[in-house]
Amino acid sequence: MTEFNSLEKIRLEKISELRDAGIEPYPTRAKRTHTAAQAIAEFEAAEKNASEGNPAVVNATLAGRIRATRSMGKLTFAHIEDGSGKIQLFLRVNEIGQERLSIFDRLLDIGDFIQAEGVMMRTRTGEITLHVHDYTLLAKAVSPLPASKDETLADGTVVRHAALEGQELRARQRYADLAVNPAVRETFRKRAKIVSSLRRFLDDHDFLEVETPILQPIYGGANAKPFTTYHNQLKQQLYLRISFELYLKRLLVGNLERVYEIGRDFRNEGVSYKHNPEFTQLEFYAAYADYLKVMELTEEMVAFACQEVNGTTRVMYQGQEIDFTPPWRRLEMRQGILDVTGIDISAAPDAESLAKAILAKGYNPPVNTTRGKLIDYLVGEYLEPTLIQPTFLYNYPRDISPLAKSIPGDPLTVERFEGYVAGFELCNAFTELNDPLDQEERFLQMGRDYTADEEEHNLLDEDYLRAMYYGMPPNGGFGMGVDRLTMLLTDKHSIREVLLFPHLRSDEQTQEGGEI
RNA sequence: GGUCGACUAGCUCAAUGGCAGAGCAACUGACUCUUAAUCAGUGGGUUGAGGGUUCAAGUCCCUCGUCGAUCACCA
Repeated sequence: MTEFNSLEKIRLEKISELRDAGIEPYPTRAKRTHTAAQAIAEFEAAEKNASEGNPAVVNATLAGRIRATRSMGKLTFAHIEDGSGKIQLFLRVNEIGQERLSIFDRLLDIGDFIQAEGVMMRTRTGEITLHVHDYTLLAKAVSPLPASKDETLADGTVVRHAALEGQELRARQRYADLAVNPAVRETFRKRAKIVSSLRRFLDDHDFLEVETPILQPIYGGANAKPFTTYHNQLKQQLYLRISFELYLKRLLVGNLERVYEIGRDFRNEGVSYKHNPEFTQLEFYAAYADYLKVMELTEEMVAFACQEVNGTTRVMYQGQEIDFTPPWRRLEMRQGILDVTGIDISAAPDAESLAKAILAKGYNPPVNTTRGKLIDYLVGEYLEPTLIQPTFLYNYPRDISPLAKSIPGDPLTVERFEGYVAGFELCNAFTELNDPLDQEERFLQMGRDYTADEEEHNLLDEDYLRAMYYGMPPNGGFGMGVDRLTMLLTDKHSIREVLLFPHLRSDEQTQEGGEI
């Protein structure tokens, strides 16, 4: 049972009072002829054509949410906000009568949805305003919206007072956050635009959008811990996917030459400002392409998304300008590590010799691990933070890349790159391994390497191998975190700011709602 | 998981260990061009939860919860 605070109880009483007065607080139908922005634009246009004795007349019915009211006895000003912005209402006893004005002043509140019809006008201070002849309550708000008021200073800047700023409340009650913070709505409009521009780019490059299973009997395609679930009737253990890779590459076996999927991945790991347990991934695979071709597609695609969303291929991110204009810098991993640490990984062909070289520099590498993980450590610790402008870091050690193809003549290195921007990983791609015998051996090797680390153990996907044995065209594959791209393009430091409903620990309210 | 910080009215924030406050929001009244409207008045609190020290705790100590920052983890 919902408990109400004193402010809410007052509003519940207002609902009864409205019903007693014959006013339905939640009518079924609404009407509107203009958005706020349309009404203002139309009135401005009409003013230009107006002349002496031929005034601008624009009739409009608007609908929106009350954001501020100023009652002056026989006059009331209010602002309502709809999807297009705010607009002022002007209600006067002359037109709507004492009783209707009094109901507006006494029984309507900030947060209520109303519709208002009237004639557009300009007030003495010049604000384009709807002179209301009649209004209708569309939906009464019981809980007060987190109050916030905008003050327009003399120089035109808008100062927001008492805005909803508590980060926890904003994330838990995103509906209230969205309702009172237009900038938050704008972020999510941008996010939608980013996703649609990625889709358009891939569609225009002959990619086919597909959907593959989220519930999988065997997880794979990435090194991450899965969420597990269970199908009762089939008595089957299932995993929520950690990547789309193995299913999308099955489709290449099926002669679908270019495929992509945008959807949710689930990883049962830590939560941080750049990790959410479920996140949106874009993966594509292109037959007859290699990782160099994928680099070109990547820089074009990201620059395209940036252009679509921000009107330019440059963006300010956390105080520094990022330039996505192709071509991006290409940095070979061996060279990059050599530049920042002075260690040449090609001179250390195994874990032992590499660990020795790292210790010789006075660093603290992880112990008892593989050569690949040592290289990963050097990259993560010393190289990544230096990669601010978009950079393709390429040529990775083979043993941390079980699905990538080796460079011809260099069995220790695979044709793989990661795209780094602002010091963090944006995307990951490689020339895909299409030799089934090699793939099977790599899976088995992974199994041996990680026997000690049960949780990171990759399951052997026999059906995927069976697909490969039918023959897979050479191809390049790509994966990118859409949330991270959105962070970059909207200048948000935390992934929570670009997720409508980020994962949060359950609070008291949600715990109460749970059935035991 | 470690470390540090935050949590006070619906919202944003104050309060040397000594009566828990302000602005906005709300309520009552005045006001026919206001715009953070103004003016007069009123109500509103288990100070995140629980324990402890003290004559006295929002404040000091302990435990817990949540959020944030950071580190670890994370292809």
